Amino acid sequence: MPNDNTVKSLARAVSVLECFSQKEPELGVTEIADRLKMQKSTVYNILTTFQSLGYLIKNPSNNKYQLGYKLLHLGYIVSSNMSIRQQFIPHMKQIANACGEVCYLGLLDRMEVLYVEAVYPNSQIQMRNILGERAPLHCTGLGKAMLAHMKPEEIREVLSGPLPGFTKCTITDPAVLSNELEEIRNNGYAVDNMEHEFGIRCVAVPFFSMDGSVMGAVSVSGPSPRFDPASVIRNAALITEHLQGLQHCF
Amino acid sequence: MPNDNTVKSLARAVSVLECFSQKEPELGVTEIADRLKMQKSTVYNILTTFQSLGYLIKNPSNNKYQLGYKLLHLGYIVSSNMSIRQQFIPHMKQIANACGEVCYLGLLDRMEVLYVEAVYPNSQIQMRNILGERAPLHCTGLGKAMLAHMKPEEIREVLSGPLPGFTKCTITDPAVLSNELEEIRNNGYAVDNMEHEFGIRCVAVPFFSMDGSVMGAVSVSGPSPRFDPASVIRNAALITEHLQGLQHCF
DNA sequence: AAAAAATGTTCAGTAATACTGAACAGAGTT
DNA sequence: AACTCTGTTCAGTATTACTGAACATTTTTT
Repeated sequence: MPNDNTVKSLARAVSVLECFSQKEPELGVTEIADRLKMQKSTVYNILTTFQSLGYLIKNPSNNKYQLGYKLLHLGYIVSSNMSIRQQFIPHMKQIANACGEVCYLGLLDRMEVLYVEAVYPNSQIQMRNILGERAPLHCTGLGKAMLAHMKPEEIREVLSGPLPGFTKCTITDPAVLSNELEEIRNNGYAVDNMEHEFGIRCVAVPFFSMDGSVMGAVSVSGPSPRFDPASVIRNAALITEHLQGLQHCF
Repeated sequence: MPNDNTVKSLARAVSVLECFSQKEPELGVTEIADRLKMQKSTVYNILTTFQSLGYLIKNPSNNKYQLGYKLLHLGYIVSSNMSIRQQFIPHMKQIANACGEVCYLGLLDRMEVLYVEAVYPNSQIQMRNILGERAPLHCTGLGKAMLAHMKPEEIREVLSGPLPGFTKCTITDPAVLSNELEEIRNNGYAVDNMEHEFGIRCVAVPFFSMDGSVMGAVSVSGPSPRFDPASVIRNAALITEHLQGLQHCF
């Protein structure tokens, strides 16, 4: 290793930002320092800097920090350059209305599912903003649909990594998951049988970019009793049909 | 000034990220280095670091960079902790339907308008994601409604700064704008008379947090012919009425 | 096709600064 | 009032981020 020109202080600072999550939106100096095994004063300086730049907000009542609105703007720039979203939405509406379930669009990003859009049936206005949500590959319909078509070494990497269980249905055995991926490749669609959220089943179909690599997936998702074997097949066919009209775009 | 413990390399790195915009989503090393008057290799190292962290994506065909999907996730965390959005949406729907125009919600953030939501009339599904968009204070309805109620020294700061013209109607004279702010305070609402986008008029009403400081504003906006004096007053009253039902929340 | 210009990339050296670690301050609890 | 837990400050040094020139690669011009 001759030269590592990566800016390490920047990587550290970013790791501070990444401590914040939906579940822990507010964190203090010591909390972050302990978690990252960094010096308190180092974390303090980073937090202060981010705050002065608008990327963190300090709550004066308890001296804790949360992510700042400047991040919304950067996210906005990303989203306004995502043409794929606009292309998919009309199809997702049709899919959602045809089967009466919520339709999701996800992209493969850094070995995770990146949620891009959720469309609800009956032209109900979508209240929930899902763009930017993330989920693991091994226990979601979208994730498994994509994982099945990733490069063998990438699949191996995921299978060898930890496979955290979310429900009692989550597949945590690499061998079992590997078999399921084979089945997904044969079927052309993936089924999430309450593996991420208990009581929710999901059918997902992947789509590919021009170079043949998997790019993302579209799913429909709802209460498990509505997803009997027949409707699973029906929904998979429905999504596949719509994706065929889109394949030329990427 | 005894000690400035702000992390300067971090501020520099962030300034690199902030070069990217909706209009210039893709930038190269030299382009950024020139703009920020930084060394090429310094910028290169920063870009490489951000890329490895997923905050920038490198286009291999032209070696240019664009903002990465990781930023969507940070933005998502911010947005999912913004309860204000969910509180306002039902009222915005009613406002939009009652007057037949688009209804906007904006917050005051760092001397700019931060757009939070846009609701279209006739329960048309909103296609455009506006959360995170920004605009100046001096030439938008939302901005002027808020500016009028900011602290005198903050107002002076904005008035003394540059007031860039967007259309031929933009108020670029600080004295004229100052008078208009007085009028806005008297009326209780602000009117944007094609000052930001030509042909678009807008009526905006501010709202305040418990400590009495201005927090944001709600507006309706549409083609100028539909905004005659009578409907301006009617729309202002409509928004004001809905805001009264919300004031206790903040 | 060759030359020139512009862009991205690498790397050794040093100038800058980010981090350490201990002390202080302040809030909250016992 | 003592204690514990936070956040904050700061001088010193060890780290490392940046400089600047050279190289590589692509694009444009001649």
